[in-house]
Amino acid sequence: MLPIGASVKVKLTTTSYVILGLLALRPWPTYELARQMRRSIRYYWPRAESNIYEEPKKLVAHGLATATHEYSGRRRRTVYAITDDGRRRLAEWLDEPGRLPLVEFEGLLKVLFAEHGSKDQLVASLAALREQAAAVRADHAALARDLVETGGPFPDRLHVNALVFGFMWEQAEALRRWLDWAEAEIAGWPDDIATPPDAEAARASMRAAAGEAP
Amino acid sequence: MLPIGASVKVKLTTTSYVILGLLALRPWPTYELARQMRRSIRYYWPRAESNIYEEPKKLVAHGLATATHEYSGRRRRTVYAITDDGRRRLAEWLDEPGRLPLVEFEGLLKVLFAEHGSKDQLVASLAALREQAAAVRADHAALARDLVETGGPFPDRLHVNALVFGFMWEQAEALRRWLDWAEAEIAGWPDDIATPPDAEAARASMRAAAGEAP
DNA sequence: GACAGCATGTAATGAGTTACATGATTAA
DNA sequence: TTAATCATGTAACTCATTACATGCTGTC
Repeated sequence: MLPIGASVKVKLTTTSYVILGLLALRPWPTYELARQMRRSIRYYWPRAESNIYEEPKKLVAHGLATATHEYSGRRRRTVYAITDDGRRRLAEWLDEPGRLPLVEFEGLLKVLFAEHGSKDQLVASLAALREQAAAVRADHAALARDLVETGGPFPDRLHVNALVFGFMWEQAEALRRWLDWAEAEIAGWPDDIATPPDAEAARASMRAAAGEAP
Repeated sequence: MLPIGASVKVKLTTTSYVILGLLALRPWPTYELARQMRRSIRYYWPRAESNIYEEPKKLVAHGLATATHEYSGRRRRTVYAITDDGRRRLAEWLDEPGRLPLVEFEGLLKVLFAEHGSKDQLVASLAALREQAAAVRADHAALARDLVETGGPFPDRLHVNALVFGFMWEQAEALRRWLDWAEAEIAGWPDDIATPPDAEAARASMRAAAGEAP
């Protein structure tokens, strides 16, 4: 039983806090929020754009943001801004410890079960990953160039953005290193990948995988 | 309109394929499937255990697996096995290109928005991440030791497992490197983290983040 | 004046999670 | 013999996605 007038503090999703965090910088129209996500945030917090259009409504419903409407022709756009309550919630969230990266790697599952297919399939699978990884890397590099040269949309925040970018880059590099190593390993396998090269070689790979130091 | 008797090929989730892949190795009771996921797969395909109990039922419903029931006392356990149709579906899946790693890093969002809190919060946040990362690393190391010494539950698959483990390890190392770097960077920041150290220093960090070579 | 692409959403659906429940086994 | 932990599930819910729809803007 809550006292009358007590506001129930609803649980927010992490995505809500992302929006809140952006709104704490300045007011944004929804499309700009979505664009900001596309620019870099999606690499560590990927969400469908439709979600980005939905979330701010919840913030408004709970008094954490306000919505104002503008018109361009007959078309309406909504601009959101953070409230004081919103800032408070954001600060509270920052007070809780963060969670580790969560990784979902479908491509790796295809490696894990490669023996149920052919070696060609495995090689092709890794080649496809390499290509996608190159595209991501190019995107990262373009972002880095922009940040170094112009400072990005918030030049005062460059020091923070550098930290975040550092993670993205480290991540991309780790993937590249792994692809290089994995492709080299597989090159030494026989055509029938279900039969191991030999037990000692496999053990050696395993030690190499753990950086020789487990 | 489908011809009579044509079986509709329902779409499977990636998690379905994970189960199928395990069943292709040998029949498993559900709990063992869950255990296998906990052992290592969760680091690149994390799923709630309840999900692992549900998925195989779908496979059975679609003729891709069979279920047999055993009893220990009054308690029932279900053992699943793959069918020929199941093997076929698995091979087809292996033929499609894999997707890149998808990363969700809540902790990094707290870095991104750190300026809306205090420097102490940020430092504490990173310290918490470091602690969790150490636990993961220890878990990985134990797994590596087991694989090297005993070959694991499927010694013939050690060469494949080495590839997969290589990714996990690379991932953990990337995180550790980033944490080291980030903590060192932040140590140089003023107490009021909203004001940058100075623009040139931030630019230098940014270049360092991109490995000096963008 | 047509087409491509950017901008701005809504609705339906579904995969996966949280929370719960209960039986068996082991350690104290 | 109690408590803890392992083993085996089910039900309800929700976050997020896919798919769709439509207006505006620049360009050929």
